Amino acid sequence: MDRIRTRFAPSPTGFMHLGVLRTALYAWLYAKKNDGNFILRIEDTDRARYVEGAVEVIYNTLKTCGLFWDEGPDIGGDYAPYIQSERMKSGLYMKYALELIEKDAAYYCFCPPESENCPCRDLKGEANESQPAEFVIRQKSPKDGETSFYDKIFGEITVPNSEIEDQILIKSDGMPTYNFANVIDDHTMNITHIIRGTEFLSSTPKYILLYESLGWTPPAFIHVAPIMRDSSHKLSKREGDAYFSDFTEKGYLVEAVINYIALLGWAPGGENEFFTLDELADEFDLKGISKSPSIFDETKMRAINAHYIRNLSPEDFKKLALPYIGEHKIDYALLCAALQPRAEVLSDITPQVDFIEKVCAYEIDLYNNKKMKTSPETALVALKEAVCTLEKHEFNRDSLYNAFKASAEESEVKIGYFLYPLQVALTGKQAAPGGGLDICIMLGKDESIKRIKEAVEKLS
RNA sequence: GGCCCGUUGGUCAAGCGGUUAAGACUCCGCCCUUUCACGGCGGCAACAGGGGUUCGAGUCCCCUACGGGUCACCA
Repeated sequence: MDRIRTRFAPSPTGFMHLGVLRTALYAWLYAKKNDGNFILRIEDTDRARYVEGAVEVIYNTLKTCGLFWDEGPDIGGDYAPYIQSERMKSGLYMKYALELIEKDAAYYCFCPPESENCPCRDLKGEANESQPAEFVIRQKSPKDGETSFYDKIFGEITVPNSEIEDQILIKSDGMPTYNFANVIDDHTMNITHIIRGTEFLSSTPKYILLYESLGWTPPAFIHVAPIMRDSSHKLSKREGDAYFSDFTEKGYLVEAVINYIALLGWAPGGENEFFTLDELADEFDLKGISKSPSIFDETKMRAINAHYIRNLSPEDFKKLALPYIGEHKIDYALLCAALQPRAEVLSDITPQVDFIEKVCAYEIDLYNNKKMKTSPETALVALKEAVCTLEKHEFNRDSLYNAFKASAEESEVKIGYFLYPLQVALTGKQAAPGGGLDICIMLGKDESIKRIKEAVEKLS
């Protein structure tokens, strides 16, 4: 059996849409799972839509995701070139278009765009002198009967030939259309499995007809349903985020994004839902791909991202968190340890560390806490005592904890009677990355005492 | 509109003729606890509707509804 070859054939139109990335991922996974090759091909037959730097975005995204290709424009391969505009230079597409005309499976059309009742279909042969110089080459599809093919996800699909129009193969600028170039490239590159979106499901019979006319065996088709923003709209840039870069910039981890989109439209065999790329490649199976569109849920992706963040080593987390924390005089090890379980995405960090430079502005009723049984009045007492405690005892967590604990027992209150007001005094926040004592240690003795004294003044 | 495809909790989804219809996220409750989280335990919540076939249907067939795709010299 031939080695499996899948391809990712994006158009360089700008950013990497998550849906497109997922298609690339599936193609990569299918190749790796079956010990095959993953080929990258750039489809740039539309000169008007060409975007500067877009090819680099494709390279970079694939690389950061770990989806390395075995053949491609930059690394070459046995079927080079891998950019359609380059491939066209050899006359590749025109050659096959002419072959189709030869076989009466295509014809020249001289009609202006959008004209109806084109008479060219019945004109045998080539352009003659009296015709306009501009022409296109159209596929000559049968009028009767039906065409069917087998999709590995959807099964047998049959379309009446009357629905298949004479699509353009070669445009008047001499470039092949996407559909035509696709067929020629996939065959000449020996692609065995085409993985793409369901938007191509109904045009696949046209492809089949082309393969048949050329006497080629069609590859296997695997159509994947789209990622939706809601039940009736595709995920798009129009409303909210849709590009891979949108999420990495927000502080999502690459591994988490890949893990999440792999699960959007595909279900693994077991109950586990956390996979590395390699584990995905082992698990990947076409059986798990769903036929219906999936709605993108950022809340779920956040949860997955949170799991990845929590599983980071303290060193890795610190490295990733630093840009979101900034430069401060604080115990970074303690801070990061507190932050790690509190960040679902990295950008959650920034609003949590705003108390470090200075206490956040707050109203004194923040000292009211039902559960801790505190109020501005009790806080004043507790904070005054806290200053003494900090000054009298060795400045470390255990010794201070024991001191506060002893005071609490003596006064027959919970330790929170002291520590909640301490937290408020030190941060000005109702919720902080760590309790009063933790923050105290992070900030250091002098800074803590200074802030508590300020709070005492505020309360007096 | 024609043609093609789809429809299990709010979301992702398992299921492949006989199940108390998994699991995850969300939400709620409890426990842990110096706040908030993390973690642990528990809970709410679904087979689009109608006909068949069958001893038996989420699973097979048909119809309806709803949703998506496609009908470009765009990819």
